[in-house]
Amino acid sequence: MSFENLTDREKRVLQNLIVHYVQTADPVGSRVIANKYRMGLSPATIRNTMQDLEELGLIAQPHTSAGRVPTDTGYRVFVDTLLKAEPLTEADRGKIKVLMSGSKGGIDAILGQASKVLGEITSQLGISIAPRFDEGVLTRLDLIPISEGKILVIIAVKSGLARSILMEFESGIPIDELRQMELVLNERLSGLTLGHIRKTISERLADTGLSPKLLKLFVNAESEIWQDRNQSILHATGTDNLIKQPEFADRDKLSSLMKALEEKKELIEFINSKSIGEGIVITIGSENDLDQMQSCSVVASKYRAGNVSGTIGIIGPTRMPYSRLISIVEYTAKSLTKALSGS
Amino acid sequence: MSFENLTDREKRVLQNLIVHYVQTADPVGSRVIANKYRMGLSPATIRNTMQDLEELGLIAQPHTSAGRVPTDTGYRVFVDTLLKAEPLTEADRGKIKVLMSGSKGGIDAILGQASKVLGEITSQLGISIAPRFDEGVLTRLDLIPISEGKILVIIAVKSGLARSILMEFESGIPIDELRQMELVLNERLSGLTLGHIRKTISERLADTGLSPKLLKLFVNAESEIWQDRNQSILHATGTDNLIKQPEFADRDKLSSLMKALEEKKELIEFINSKSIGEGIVITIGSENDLDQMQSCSVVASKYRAGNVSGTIGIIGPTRMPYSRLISIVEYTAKSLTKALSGS
DNA sequence: TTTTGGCACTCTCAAGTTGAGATTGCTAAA
DNA sequence: TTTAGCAATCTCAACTTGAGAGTGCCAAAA
Repeated sequence: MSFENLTDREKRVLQNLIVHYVQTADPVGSRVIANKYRMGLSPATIRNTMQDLEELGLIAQPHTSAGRVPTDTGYRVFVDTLLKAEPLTEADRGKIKVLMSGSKGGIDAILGQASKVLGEITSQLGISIAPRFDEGVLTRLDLIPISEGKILVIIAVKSGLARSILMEFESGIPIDELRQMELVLNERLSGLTLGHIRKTISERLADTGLSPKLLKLFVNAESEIWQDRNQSILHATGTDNLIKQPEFADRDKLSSLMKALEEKKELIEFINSKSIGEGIVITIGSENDLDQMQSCSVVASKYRAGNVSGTIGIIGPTRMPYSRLISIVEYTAKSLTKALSGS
Repeated sequence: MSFENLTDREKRVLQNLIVHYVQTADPVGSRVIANKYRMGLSPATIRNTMQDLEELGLIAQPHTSAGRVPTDTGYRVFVDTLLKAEPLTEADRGKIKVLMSGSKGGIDAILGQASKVLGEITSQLGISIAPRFDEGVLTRLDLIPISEGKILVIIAVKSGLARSILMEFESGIPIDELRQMELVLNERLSGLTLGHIRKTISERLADTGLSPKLLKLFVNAESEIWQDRNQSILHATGTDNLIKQPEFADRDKLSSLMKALEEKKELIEFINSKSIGEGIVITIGSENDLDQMQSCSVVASKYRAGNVSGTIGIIGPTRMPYSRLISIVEYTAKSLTKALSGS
């Protein structure tokens, strides 16, 4: 399983092969590696090494008389052990700075902008996922009567997130009662995380003198108010980049990938499940749980907004310039954290 | 310019040709029309008629030995004068009902659901555009302190819309002052439309005893708070349907269309500019202002949410089953209006 | 023992060829 | 006014062909 015992030569061949393949998208032959990358060896020798690498499952031949292409495992080894961190170019850094600073008007707009920046700079699909509210600390809860039987619930969370939910009842509710409710809710709940609230809501509101009819809506732990499924927002920008990639020449493949992208819920769950710890997380091809993404890689990183955190990153074909992308995603995540936290 | 003086036969040929072409996507020959549609005429006669229609610019030949395909003008005549309203099937009506009723949790979620419904049922790209806030009546405005130098402004509008904007200052603001501000703003502004507020804000807040530093943010008519550019949200669902259409076999074309779809601002402006009056609006191929949409048609309709209104519809290749789509979009718009207004 | 040159072998891909099939426009007859 | 007949045109899929790329392996060289 471990590929630590690769010879130095094998490593260099793998590295050069991947670098070249990422650029050209064409299977790489022994001659190219021997000549273009000046390894001081003849193509024949390279060929022998390539045979070894193929036996190890790191590279593969599309057909007999073609060069080799990296396998998912090959990319994995490359990413884990061979990757040289490529520093961000001054140009890229500048672009990110400019584009990220120009975005105002609420976290949602900023996240949209972030995904756009990522998509544009990397020529991949840029994505951003809004923070999960579960860890968010409630700062204020508003109840706004809309019409007979409808109220708008607004939940504001520390660090500038807010979301609104439209609730319905059978019958109208006196405005006084609503005010009262609002007061009590704010009093008893603000300062707590939404996750915490969900678990303890029934106890916390047990002894209020409020109308049980109204109360029922909030006390229910299953109430939509305290859930954040349906609510984590996913932005994805740069599908046109994806379409241009040769790996998506197959329309069916492209179509099913796009469908998966629109099925946001699953995608969000998947990406969140991978991006647990700190730092960059890379998922390559068959490592992806989603069927439609078996030929894609994901480079993702967390960002913070106060004490909640979300994920941004890029999606593209497994053949992607990992080292460059890592720097970009990393830096963008940092910029985003900065833009969202109290600067 | 007017095609009212088409002979009866010409009309029938055009009609049958379009119906057949929409189904098959293949150029339609004289034989098919003569036989399959039992016009009681020989192919040769049909051919003569087709020549006339071609001279009128209603149909065209991709190449010498192919059948004919409708031109944009041909579709236009079809839509304007030949279309028979196709009643909604019970199945479609049922689907729309079920899918639309299952959506809760704020207007944004409902609109997302609407675009999804449209996309799925029509096998085209379903779109929905959130109402413009300009006409919306302010019900409540909240100022929520987030951190030193940041406040969250929440604007709730009659009928359940809300949006939040993150504002920044150089220096902190005492919480009392903020409360005061909130009070005054609500007192003086609620009940007015946002458009109205924007125009009259400076007079309305002239004589308050509030801190000018804070006031400045709100009084400025150009302030982000009163604008709704950047804010009209566009949902688009069903790109996978589009990809499958033969007219988007060309990757470049597809790619540039997708880019246009992501450039939401322009698209929103364009669609809003078309959909002015009541009822269904159809824009065919070259009638579209946007370059990337020259081979697309749009079927759109307004919906209302209280006293603001937005647009939903579908986008697809010009070769689309107009009559069916019209019924579906129409009905979905009605359902949406119902779901958003006080039921 | 490792590296290399040489060479037969395999496979792809683009270009060219061919023939069947579809459809037209036109003309002359019904 | 309509139709049958027919030559002409063009596409498309199937097939053929040859150049080119790359391999694997063997025997010679280092």
